[in-house]
Amino acid sequence: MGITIKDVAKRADTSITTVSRLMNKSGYVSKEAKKRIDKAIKDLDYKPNVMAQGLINKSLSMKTVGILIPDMQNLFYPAILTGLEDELERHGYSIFLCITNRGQDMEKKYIDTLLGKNVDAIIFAAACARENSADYLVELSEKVPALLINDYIIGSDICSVMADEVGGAYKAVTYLLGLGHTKIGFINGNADRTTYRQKQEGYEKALAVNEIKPNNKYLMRETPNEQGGYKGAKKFLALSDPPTAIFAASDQMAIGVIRAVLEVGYSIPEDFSLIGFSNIPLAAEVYPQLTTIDQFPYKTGKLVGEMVMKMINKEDLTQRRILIEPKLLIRKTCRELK
Amino acid sequence: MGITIKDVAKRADTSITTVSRLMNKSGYVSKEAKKRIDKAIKDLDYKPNVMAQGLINKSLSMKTVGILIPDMQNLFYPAILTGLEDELERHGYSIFLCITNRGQDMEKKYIDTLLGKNVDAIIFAAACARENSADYLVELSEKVPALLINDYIIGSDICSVMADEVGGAYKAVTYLLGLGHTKIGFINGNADRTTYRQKQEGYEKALAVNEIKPNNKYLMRETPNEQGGYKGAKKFLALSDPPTAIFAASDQMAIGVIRAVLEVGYSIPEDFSLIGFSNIPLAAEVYPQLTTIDQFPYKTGKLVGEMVMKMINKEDLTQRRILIEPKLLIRKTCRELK
DNA sequence: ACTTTCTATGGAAACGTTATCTTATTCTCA
DNA sequence: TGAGAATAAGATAACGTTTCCATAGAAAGT
Repeated sequence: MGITIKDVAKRADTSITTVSRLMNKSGYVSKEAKKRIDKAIKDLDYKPNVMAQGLINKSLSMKTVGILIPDMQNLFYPAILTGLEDELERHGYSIFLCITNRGQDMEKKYIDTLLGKNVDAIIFAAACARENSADYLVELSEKVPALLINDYIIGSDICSVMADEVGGAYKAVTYLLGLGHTKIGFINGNADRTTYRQKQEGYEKALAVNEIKPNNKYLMRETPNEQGGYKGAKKFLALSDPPTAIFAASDQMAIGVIRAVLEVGYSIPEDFSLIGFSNIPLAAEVYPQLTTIDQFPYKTGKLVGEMVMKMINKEDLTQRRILIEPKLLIRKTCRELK
Repeated sequence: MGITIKDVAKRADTSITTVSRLMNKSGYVSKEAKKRIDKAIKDLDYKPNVMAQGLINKSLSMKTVGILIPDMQNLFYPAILTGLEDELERHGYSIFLCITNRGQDMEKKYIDTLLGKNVDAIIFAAACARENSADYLVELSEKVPALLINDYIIGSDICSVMADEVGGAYKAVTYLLGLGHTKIGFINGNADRTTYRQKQEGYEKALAVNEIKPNNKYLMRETPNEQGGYKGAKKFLALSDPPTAIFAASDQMAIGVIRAVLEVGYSIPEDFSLIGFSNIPLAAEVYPQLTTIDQFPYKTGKLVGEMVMKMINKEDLTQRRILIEPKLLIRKTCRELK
């Protein structure tokens, strides 16, 4: 069936050792032998068996990294993936895609699968590293290069690339405040994820700096997708004293907010100001074009790729945690409060 | 470092052979031995080495399939990927993700990489199989199971899962026609891709049945994303006699249309009816909720997964081409023309 | 009671590669 | 003109599995 190194050796009238030596450029091979072997390889279209290579030399790279992503419906991840793939492809590395949204145990199962397939590194996208798996992750990171996106584990030095979400949320709310809004509704995600806890922190900090007391009725916790945004906005709209501006914890939530608001006949930004978070590619394309906090998802993916390559090649990391400074991106969903 | 079957055998006080037998449920193993081995496996957290397994089972299976996707910004693909991953994961298979949008040669390069990594099958998402690579694909499909999503190669029997796009487009336009629209603008993608050629065919067929001559000024060719939709709609809007309804070749184009129309102060569906194509998850979440042709992207991915598993396991395929019947999904962007 | 068949087990060969040893020839330079 | 490098190449032992073969006691059929 398959052409083996044995066939090549026989055809080139030499030993498998010599062929192997040539393939790996280890040790001496004469010019004549090289010529014969090269020809045989070409003639037979010989491709070394990766399994056998991986078996003998456990350190031999499959040139593959695995990435765990909670949910492809969250458009932050396709954007990350694009950046990551761009970078890894340059180095000849491939990506194993794992979607973990089907519960806790899935995560461990995927990690086992990846480990069994000898990946060179494992990347965890935000929300994959839950509280209860922190210890496991630390342990894992000793076996194989591991990297977190938009998350970190307290008290460990696991590598990560993350946006300064506290700062980002702070910028968003401060911008709204600067436009004269004081009743700022915040539709956040579940507090057990680092990203949402941090946004909360930034939100509260910005209010505190402006001496505004956070009001519980202006805080909603919803699933971090369009439906969550829609639901949260509906609740705000039902309030006797609704907020004049809404900060959504993700662009997709903001898109849900847009629908909720426009459906009942209000306008954005005339009646409500709205700001999202992340700057997924879609944010610039919906109506009205979404003012948001640019978290540079593509760049994040790219940086993750660079970092993971350094880890694989055991190069020195100048920093084990890269913090991306998010930027306010003003489009068309906010306006000054009269 | 790694726990091997040898360690398990030693700890369970039995032979390698017996452990292997238990793992593969081949041959006899006594209740007592099973108990001891199970415990040892658990205690040691033993994971069989895929390399060694792959080496001996000359199938060389890495339990991996590669998928080539032109562009992660096209939200049809994340949806497909979700369905595909759901199905493959059940069988313990992983996905190599390749994004090919960086030009022609990329495709071949990726295929070589995948082949070198011993994938069990290769899946091509629409638009990866260009005219000029048809021969190459046919040749490839003899070496490794290959499957096309939403595309096919004329005169070959390469497996594929595709929506009946002619029928889908026909339904869309017929629906618009039924609402009384006769001036139907069509924003299509590039004709060198099968999907767009077929939509064109359905569009023309529906017009023909209703004895309407296709009018070139109502046909735009744009890039198949929001910006393309936006541009196309702008051009329609600039016409002295603009269409009353717009059929966008993808939901994302339709989202661009929404922005173009709403930005200049018109309403949907009051001033323009709009229908999209695919029913990406987002379609139900934008304002106004998009009437579209449901192409069942998740189900497509799932079916692709099932089919590819059958191909890998060399099971009989009841059909080499699965045709998905798209369905009109009425939401809120179309209304009757007065 | 004596062959079959079933149950249960372990030894050893094989898979395709690389690494370690060993051997043999040819240079190099005191 | 030797002694030690440098060059060249092969035999063989790993790597961790599965599969084939051999063995043997127990159950079952005659």
